[in-house]
Amino acid sequence: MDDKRSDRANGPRGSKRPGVRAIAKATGLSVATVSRVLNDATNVRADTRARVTAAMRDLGFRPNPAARALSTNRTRTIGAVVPTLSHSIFTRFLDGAEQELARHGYALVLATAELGRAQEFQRVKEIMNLGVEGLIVSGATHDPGLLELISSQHLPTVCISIYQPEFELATIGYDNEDLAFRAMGFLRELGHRSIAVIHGPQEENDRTQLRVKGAKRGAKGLKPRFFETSLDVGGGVEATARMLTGGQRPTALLCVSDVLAMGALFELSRHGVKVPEDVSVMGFDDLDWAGVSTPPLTTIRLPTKSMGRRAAGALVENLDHNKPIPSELLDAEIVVRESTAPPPKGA
Amino acid sequence: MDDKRSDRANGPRGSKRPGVRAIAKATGLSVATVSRVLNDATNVRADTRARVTAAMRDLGFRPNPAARALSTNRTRTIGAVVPTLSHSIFTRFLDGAEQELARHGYALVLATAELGRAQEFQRVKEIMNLGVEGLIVSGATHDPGLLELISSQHLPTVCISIYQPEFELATIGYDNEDLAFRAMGFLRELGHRSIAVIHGPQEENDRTQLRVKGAKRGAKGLKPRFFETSLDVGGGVEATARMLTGGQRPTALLCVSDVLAMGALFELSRHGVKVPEDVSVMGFDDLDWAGVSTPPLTTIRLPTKSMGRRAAGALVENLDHNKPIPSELLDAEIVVRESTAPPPKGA
DNA sequence: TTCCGTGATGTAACCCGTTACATTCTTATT
DNA sequence: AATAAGAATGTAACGGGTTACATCACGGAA
Repeated sequence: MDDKRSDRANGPRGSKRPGVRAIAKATGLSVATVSRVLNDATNVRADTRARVTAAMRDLGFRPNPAARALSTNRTRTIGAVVPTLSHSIFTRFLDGAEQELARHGYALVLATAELGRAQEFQRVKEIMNLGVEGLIVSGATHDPGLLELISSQHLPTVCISIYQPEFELATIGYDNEDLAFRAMGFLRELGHRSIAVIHGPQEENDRTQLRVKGAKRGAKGLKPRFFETSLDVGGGVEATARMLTGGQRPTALLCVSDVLAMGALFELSRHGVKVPEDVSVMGFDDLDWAGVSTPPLTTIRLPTKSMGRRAAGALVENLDHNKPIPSELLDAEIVVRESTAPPPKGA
Repeated sequence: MDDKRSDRANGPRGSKRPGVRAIAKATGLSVATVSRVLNDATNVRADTRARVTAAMRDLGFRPNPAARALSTNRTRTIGAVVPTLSHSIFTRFLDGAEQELARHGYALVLATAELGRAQEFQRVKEIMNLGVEGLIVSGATHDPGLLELISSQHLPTVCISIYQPEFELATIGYDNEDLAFRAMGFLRELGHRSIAVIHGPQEENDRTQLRVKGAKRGAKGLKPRFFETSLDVGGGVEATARMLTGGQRPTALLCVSDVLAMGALFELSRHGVKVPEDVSVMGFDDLDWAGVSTPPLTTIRLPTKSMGRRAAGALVENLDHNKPIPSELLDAEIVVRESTAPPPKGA
């Protein structure tokens, strides 16, 4: 690691950046007073305060965040580790989290771990070494070392996208299994008896696992066919193609993620299969386009953005007011649109 | 601001977290040696190093990042401010940036500014107060105060999504205007004479402005109709609906962003308008679904993810090796797929 | 006029990892 | 065996904002 201290931090003419002591000297006051102004303490005379702020402006003073962090032991940063930024389900969540954190003067440090839990562990270590005061991770399956590290460091943490009150960390999310169960029930009640389920990779992804499990349970007597594929639009296309060529065509397609449903819509349209006349399609997530696709997609609305807000809010409450972090079950609902209908008469 | 120093940072029994001095005492060595081990300097005897690492493990030592940052004057964090996280164009970029930063041991501090340049300015100030060593912002239209602040603080910065070598800050992006120009040329060469352009809000968005400008120029003699709408799938739907009802139907539709094109595809399909037989559709971005939609979308492939990598890489080079940050023009290309064809004979 | 109380301000220690410089220990050379 | 050269280790200052505690100024009460 090279270490040529550049002059990055220095002002013109090589003069050091002004610190509280420089301001103190310039105003003839003491560093304590300067610091008090900086933290807008009340016990500073108005004119003194004015003198100080003027000097700060003139000298271009910016408080050194590292020094502050060192003495207050606070960094006002929260870390989030998500599997990837290429699924809007995570970015929508991050959007909410970031907004909430910003509202309370915290910043979000972001890391991605596309390679599974080992990398996740690694990335968490990295951002902990950066001094985050709280952590947001997704799901509940993690490297054991990670859980140990979190608890040994007493790092306030919330797991999102999942609700599991008995878990050792707080979880804020929805009941993936139950939702898939209900989705299946919805299709059954419409009259469907032959149903296909398309889902992403189950390995290392507890959300997918739970959804598949819920769909299985929700099938009751029926024997749905399951298609595993990659979790992107292309995967939806591919799985749908497989479904169309193999065996008898189901009358309903439950895509356990909207991106897969989008692929399904495209592929079905490509083959001239009418939705919902020939086959019903149901998604999961309610991404922003789901209401305007052709046909509009019946799906499950997940409160992703507000999940981000809640997770962030819970951490802030913990850090600022020592409140415990509660697990929270967010409710999601089936949004019925036009992509689902009773099965065709012939079927 | 409340300040009850919680025991968050303390270990069991209220004992303070061990620092280098604790390790030094435990091993009978000096803090310098401990520090050397911490920064894996070479001049430490193997057995000494082992003794130190053992003690660090036993005592659960974690170096305090703030203290390190204070003495090295390095935080190893880079800030990024994007307008929103709900457009994959930005998240794809962030994905690339984050990966590259992680590769070099930097972390990404993320802020969003959905409310335009004033908020952007605010958010930049916030993350600067957190000690970021570099900054990534999008586009080149910013609050004047922001530019001043950046230059007065000598903060290495790159503007992305745009290429403007004469700009005071480094820009890494593509030539939005030229690309739109070329897209228009592509449609003209296919034989289209009646073209509609759908675009997002121009206000405060230089990328959109440039694309519209390029499309205008590229139209040559033709008089394309322009439809402004919100920058999301619903906007594409809405604008397409407007286009279909108003006046004579164009033979080609240039959507200056793929999300708009997606809305267009949906809406056209809803009205039974065949793509490309009745009307050609062209997008801009090449989002992940563009290759598998029905029909697959002709679009302009923007190297968004590698743009993120380049921007991050340039900052790292600057910080680690004092290299200047060059502006960089990334090349994008038209990806011809099935959504475009010559206009129907009758037209 | 003297004394107390309150609010404003000052002094100096502290947070903790880093590093310039000093010192001590090895090992090689003659 | 003596000494130089180099490697390993130690000492102490430093970075910059915060804060416990000390001090001081001023107004009111006795």
